[in-house]
Amino acid sequence: MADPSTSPPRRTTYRHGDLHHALLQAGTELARAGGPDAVVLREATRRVGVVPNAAYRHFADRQALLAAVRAAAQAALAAAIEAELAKLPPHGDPAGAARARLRAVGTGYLRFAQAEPGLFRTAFSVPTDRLDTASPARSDDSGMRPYKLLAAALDGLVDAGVLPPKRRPGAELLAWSAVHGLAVLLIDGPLGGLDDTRTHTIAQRLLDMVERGL
Amino acid sequence: MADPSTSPPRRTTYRHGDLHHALLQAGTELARAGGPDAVVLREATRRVGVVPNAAYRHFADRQALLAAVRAAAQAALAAAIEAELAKLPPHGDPAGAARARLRAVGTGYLRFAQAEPGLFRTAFSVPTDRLDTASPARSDDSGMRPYKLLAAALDGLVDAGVLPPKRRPGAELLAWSAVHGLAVLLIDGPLGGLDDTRTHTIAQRLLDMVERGL
DNA sequence: TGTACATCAGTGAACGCGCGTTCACTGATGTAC
DNA sequence: TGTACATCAGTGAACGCGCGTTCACTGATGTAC
Repeated sequence: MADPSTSPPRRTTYRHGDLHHALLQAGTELARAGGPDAVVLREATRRVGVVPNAAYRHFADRQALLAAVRAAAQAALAAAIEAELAKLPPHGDPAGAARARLRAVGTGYLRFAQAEPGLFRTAFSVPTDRLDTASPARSDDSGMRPYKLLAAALDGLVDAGVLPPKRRPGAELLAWSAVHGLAVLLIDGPLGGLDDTRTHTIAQRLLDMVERGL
Repeated sequence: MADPSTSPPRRTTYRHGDLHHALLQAGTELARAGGPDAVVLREATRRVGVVPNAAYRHFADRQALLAAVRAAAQAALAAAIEAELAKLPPHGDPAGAARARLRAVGTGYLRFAQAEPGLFRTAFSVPTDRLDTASPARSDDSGMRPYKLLAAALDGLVDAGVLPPKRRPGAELLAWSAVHGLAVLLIDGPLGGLDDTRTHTIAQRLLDMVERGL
């Protein structure tokens, strides 16, 4: 597991400087490579070149580190969607523009899932809620950024007169399900290794279905 | 973790009788309660009332046990779908019947996911393929049963003239994505604890979308 | 500007844990004669 | 029908592993006077 390609953890000062940030970054790399379970406190400190318990100056425990990594992964997903939206050329027709924006949200989502499966899985990993305990009011405000981007796109669809307002409520859940499902199936479902072009084709067909089906 | 409610592992005979089956069953219970990661070899033997290494007479290693549990979970999912199909009343109109069958597949899938989240997650857990290794030709014939049920329903749709043959190829992937995505979001996504009636409503809306969108 | 001292980031060593897995064994079973 | 023996399911003990976490510490920093 010792990867000589990662920067050697040499350090001349006694203080690290920004251990918190460094651990978060190392943890994110672990998540990138192996998903949430790979975010191992000892390994993160090892990579940073610090003794294991040093982490406790900056994170209450392993769960706290994982939570921070999860938040970072969620932010990265949101950024990917925003990047896709930013790529959009100006569009004369407002209806067409609204449609394009919704597609861009879906495309960004799927691109991220495929490009960063480990982070994607981490973004959606469930904190520690065991399956047997009832989830106690998930009042997490962060991590909603991707969801809000989707909601905004759907609002745009209504504003442009493409989507009847009657159909609007709950629409994010439907669109999200379809795109999320494809993402999951592409990552570790039976669609394991699909090349990018085929993925893109399927993604576009799925988005067609959502658009027509909403 | 010691659960006194589970049958005490008393045993009068030296031989167990059917350890293989008992371990598979214990493993499945673990998966039911905690998903694939909870399928722990030692705990399975503990529950069965047998020494840990006894498992190696019946399974090559932990992965083999997990694979058997996964297959069982996939079979259970298929059975849930088949049960839903069997519940279908006779339908005069062939087009309506075909549509109803597709909906039943989706409904059964979602019901199972909600009723048995641990098994559902286990059914879709990836063997040991690390994220970094290319998946080498997943030639697993079993585990396809749910998929085949979906494919059959879509074929029925074409036969009944509801779905244009042109749209048929690849349709299973689209329908599957939508339903699978909702299932995942319901289980450990941000839709954590939703009561059954709300879930059913959303499920029906999703199936509407799929039907219209295909 | 210089010095004393509180703060606290990182160290060193150790813990207990449960895991998967290996080894040489023992005891019941059922088959061959 | 009875006995010898091969088979092999389950035992007992032990391994090494990496993990999260706790403890008392040390050494650099920066602030108060």
